[in-house]
Formats: sequence, structure tokens, C-alpha cells
Amino acid sequence: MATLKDVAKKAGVNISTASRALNGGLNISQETCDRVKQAAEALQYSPNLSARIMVGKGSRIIGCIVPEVDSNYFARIIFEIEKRLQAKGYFLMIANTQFSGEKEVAALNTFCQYNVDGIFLACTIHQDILDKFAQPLKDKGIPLVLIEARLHSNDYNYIMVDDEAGITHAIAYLLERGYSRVGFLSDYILVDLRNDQFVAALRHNGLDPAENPIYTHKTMRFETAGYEMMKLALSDPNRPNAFLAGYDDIAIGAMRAIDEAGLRVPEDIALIGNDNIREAPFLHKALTTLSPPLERMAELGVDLMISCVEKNELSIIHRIQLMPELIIRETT
Amino acid sequence: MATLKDVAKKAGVNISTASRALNGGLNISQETCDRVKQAAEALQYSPNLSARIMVGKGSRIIGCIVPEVDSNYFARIIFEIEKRLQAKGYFLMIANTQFSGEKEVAALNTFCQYNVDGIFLACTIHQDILDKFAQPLKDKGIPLVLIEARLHSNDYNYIMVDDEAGITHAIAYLLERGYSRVGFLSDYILVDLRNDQFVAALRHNGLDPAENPIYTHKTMRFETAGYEMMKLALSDPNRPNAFLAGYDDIAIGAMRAIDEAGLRVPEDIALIGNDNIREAPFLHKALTTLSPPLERMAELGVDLMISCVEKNELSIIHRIQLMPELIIRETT
DNA sequence: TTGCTTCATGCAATGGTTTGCACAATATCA
DNA sequence: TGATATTGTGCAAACCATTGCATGAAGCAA
Repeated sequence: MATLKDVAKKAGVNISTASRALNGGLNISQETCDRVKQAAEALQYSPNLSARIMVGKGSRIIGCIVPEVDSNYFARIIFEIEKRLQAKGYFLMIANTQFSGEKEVAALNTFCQYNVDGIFLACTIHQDILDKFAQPLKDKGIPLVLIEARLHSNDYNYIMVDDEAGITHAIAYLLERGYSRVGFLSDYILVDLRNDQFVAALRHNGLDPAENPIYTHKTMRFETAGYEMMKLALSDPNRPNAFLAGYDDIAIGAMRAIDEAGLRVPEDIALIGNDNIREAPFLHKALTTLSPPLERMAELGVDLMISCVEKNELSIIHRIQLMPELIIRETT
Repeated sequence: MATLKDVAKKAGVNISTASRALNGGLNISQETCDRVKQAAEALQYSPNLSARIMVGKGSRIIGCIVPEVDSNYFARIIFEIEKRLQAKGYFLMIANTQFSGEKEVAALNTFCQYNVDGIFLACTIHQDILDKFAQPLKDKGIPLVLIEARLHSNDYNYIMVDDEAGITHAIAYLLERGYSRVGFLSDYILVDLRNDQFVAALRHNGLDPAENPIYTHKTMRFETAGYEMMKLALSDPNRPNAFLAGYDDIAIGAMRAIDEAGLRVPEDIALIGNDNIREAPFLHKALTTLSPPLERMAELGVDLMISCVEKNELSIIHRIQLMPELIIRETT
């Protein structure tokens, strides 16, 4: 690989002159500048990023840590974030943690050591752990923006969906449609947080948590979890007539169980998902679901990140919550 | 951030001694070693990766470039690859290209400049372009392993699914089940390659390409493409009675169109997908599909990558093709 | 012509880590 | 005791790009 030294030699100038010519520095004669650029071109020179980072220049790389790249939610967030970062000349690198707190911490460390300019984090670890491992980032001046978290702290930038408001809205809609009792098909991951949100949403609608059950299932495969939870629910003659699923994939599994039991959606049972995955409109019954405003989130997230990186505004913390939209289709 | 210098000072030794103590170098007294490690711990020292890379040590980071992180196929490949890399002490960084050749090249460059130890590439660009941009990798000694490509070159390591054999098998199965004509619901991305494979598969089964049509649709949304292609197919009274879809999501869209037309799967029309996505068994009709052997691919891919990285075996090129498995469910 | 500014370029330090070589101290053997 | 290994530690160079400062040349006004 050609280095700046090689370019300088070929152009017959000093290394520093070559550096300035390539970086559009001041006080360079047009002629020299051209000569250096030509030499760089001929040698296929590309600067050594590590060296550049060492002298304190940014890497123009932003890290993004997510628990599951193929979660429809995160995949779309990644897509939207990347599109915008690219437009601003940044490169997005992704780390996948598979819901492991250890991997999450490792990713945080690696990105930090690797001198990324900023980190988006979908955080699944508890706050005290995050506090500990986010410290080196602060020391190094690397901004952190949370795009998911089980915490509601004032110490971190975050841009999140207001799930509680979304669920509240969804329950209100179900009641309005004449359904009387709502079950919650929860997940195993953010189970504590999600369940709290559901209970709060019930209360907002004047419903009794004792009458509107929460189902959980200990598997990471959402479809299986949904299927099993619904089978369990259906075995209870006193079951709710409407269900909210923590994710669309849970609803897909649930729908299959309803089908197999010979029941009809939405006549016998209503179903609302959460995510608005790409497949949602194409399922056997097009799924009614809560759709998070991912584009807007990505837009705000990137703006926030860039301003932190470029203006070095680490002291001001921004917290933004956005409402999901209820998309009504055939399952309610 | 604490540097090695700080650690050395705190431990009362020279920087080089500190370095050796931390890296398990030879000729270090136990006492000094402990003292240095203690100091490092106390200062929360973590080495500056850029500096380490500068002196020619690897980064222990492997890059992975995929066209779409949320493609079920790539998401699972990423999952499997990462699991194995992690076990060997490597960290996986992902770049998403959204099927853009430009982004693919940019990712290749960025990873190269960033001094990753190796790159997995799901390649959508043409070979001449790849040849050009893979050159710096060769110069730097960064191994490249293709996990998808439209080329069949001897110049690159690759580990791929033998799609042609899979499709051939699927068609044979359809014929055996009594279906007489097979349509192909193609995609817009690798359309040329895929179509060739389909035609070859028809020939292997003694079928005439003129009688077994290929459908295409210019959209990246597979479900929409599948829906539209099937609607078009159904409008033709002389249509095939079985269909092969380029991806499961295409089959999902197609199934919806069949449903809406009042036709039944598999009685009126058979459908085989390609991917075996998580949702496949839970759809209205559990989808018969070709399932790529992702675990085995990841295993072989990582072994190959590691041997290239650690033994610096860049000269020997490995090319591996694996058969997908036909998973028979309810749509055939 | 002198003194000053402006412009182009080069010199050298900087960043943090690794490592070959040199040196010193200790241990081993004849 | 003297010669020779062995072991622990330090010195300094190397990796590569950036940048403040210095140097030299040219331009310009008085």
C-alpha cells in the first residue's frame, strides 16, 4: 500500500506539503497541488485511517449496536439511519448482540477502542451496567444515542417510541370496536418493561389488570412464542376476545394457533401486532398493528448524533419520544 | 483515557515492560507482571487499537458486507458467523449496502482502510469491478471470502449455496407430486443469474423453458413483487399449476394473491419458497421451501477466514458449494 | 534600497503501541 | 574465581498522517 511518503516522493515534495495538498490545506500552489494529486492517483493512495485517528482526526465512522439485525424494527432503523449518515459523509458499522448483555458491552468497548465518532445503542442492559461501560466513551468524547432502552434516565440521549401511548391507543380502539377484554402476548426480552406499559395502558382505559391477562413464553423465537401463548389462552374458556402482541411475529404465531383451533379473526378474536413488518399486509389476514415512526426517529437520531460529533456538544442531553401509528387492517 | 504510559508510570516500569507484561511477553518477572496488571486494572486501561494496528498487529476485527441486513438469509448467516468468530476471539462488524454497488465498494474501502483482519462479502457487483476494488485488499494481505456472488471465478474464496441443484430438486419434487408446469417468480436483484439457474434446472428435468415461464417485477419489496407477479400469472388461463419463488417473501405475496382470487393452495396451485424464513411454518399455509445450510456455511466460512488470517494463507483459493434442503410443508 | 508582508514549502514533534537490541543483574558451571 | 548462560528491564526506532513553527523567496510600499 502506498503511503503519503510515497506520494510525496513521487511528486517531489515534502510529506507535509503532500498532506496539505490532499486535504485542501492553505498556502499550496496550484501547480504543486495538482502534481501531488496526480501522484496520489497514480499510486492509488488511500490514507491510513489508524494514523489519521492517532493524530486526533475523527474516523467518520458511526457504530450502531443492536440486539438482532434481522428484527424488522432494527433492520429498518439501520436502513434509515444509514441513509442519512451516508448523506453526511459518515459510514455506519453495525454490531449484533443477539440480546446478550456481554456482547453489548463488548461491542461498546470495541467501538470505543476502534475510535468511532459516535455510537447508536439499542440498549438491553440495565442502567448501572451501562453507566459503568459508557464512562470510557464520555472520557474519549464519543457521543452515545440510545434508540431503545429499559431505562428512563436523564443521563443519556435517547430517541424512542412511546410504547405506552401506543398500547393505550390500541386498547382504546379495541374497546371502541366492541371488544371487552384484552390479553397481552408479551415477549421474553423486555418483559418487565413491556408488561408495566401494558398495565399502565389498561389503567388509562379504565380496565382492571386482573381481568386482562398477560401471557409470556420463554423463547427467543417470537412466532413459536406467539403460537404457544395463544394455544394456552384458547384453552381457557374465560379468555379475552382481543389480543395485543408485543411484536408482529408473535401475532403471526398466534394467528396460526387461532386458525388451527377453527376460530376466526377478527370475528371471534381480534389481534393487534406491534412493528408493522413488511409482511404484515400480505399475511392470511392482513395484520392490524402499531407502526413506529422509524423514519422520523432516524432523522432525529442522526441529526442529534451529528451535532454531538461535530459541535462536540456532549453536555446537553436530548430525550425524544415519538408516538407509533395504529394501522388498521383485517385482524380487528 | 489511560495510556500504556500511564500504566507504566503507575507500576514504576518502562513502557516496553508494561507492554510485555500485558501481552504475556517473555522474560517478565511474575512480580512485575502482577504490578503492571494491577495498575492497568486500576486505571481502566484499554489499549488504543489504532496504535496497535499501526505497528502491524491485527485488529481482530472481521468485516461483513451484506446487501440487506434484514434479509432473513443474511441475518441468519451473520448470526451464525458471528457466533463462531466470537468463540475464536474475533469481533464482527457489519456493513449494509442496500443492494447498491457503490455502497459495496465504499464498504470494501472503509473496511480496508480501517484495517480489519478479513472480510466476508456478499457480492452483488460484477467481477471486473470487484477485481479492481479487491486489489488493495490483496496488497494489504486482507483475506476475502465471498458468501454470495454472481460470478464463478477461480480468483476468490467462496462458500455458496448450490441454488441450481436446489431448484432442480424442487422441480423434480413438483413433477413427482403430479404438477406439470412450473413458473418462476424471480426477483429484481440477481435476476440474470437466477433465471439462468431456473432454465438450467428445467432442462435437468426435461422441461421446456418456453412452456414454463419466468415472471419478474421491478421492486425491491419482495412481498409486493410476489403479489403482483402472481396476479399477472393468474390472469393467464394457460398458467402453470406450480410456482417456485426466488425468496420466501415473494411466496408470501403470491399466496395472498392466490387467496384473493379464491383459489386454494396446494390443490389448485403449488408454491415453493426459497430461504426457510422463521415465519415460514406459521403462515396461513406453512410454506414448502428450500432451506440453505447456513450453519454449515458459516462454519466453513469462519474456518476458512481464520486460517487465512492466522496462517496468512492468501494464495490458496477455496471454493465450496453446498446443497439447500427441500423442506416440505403445506403448500405443495 | 530597506523593511515589511504574503506565500510556498520544509522540519520536526506528536499520538500510543510493539519489538529488536543492548545492558545489567543474577544464576550456573567448570 | 572466572567465564558463560539466563533473565529482567530499558532504550529507541518504527508505523503514518497532521500541524505549529521556521525558513526562504518573492512582492510591494516608502
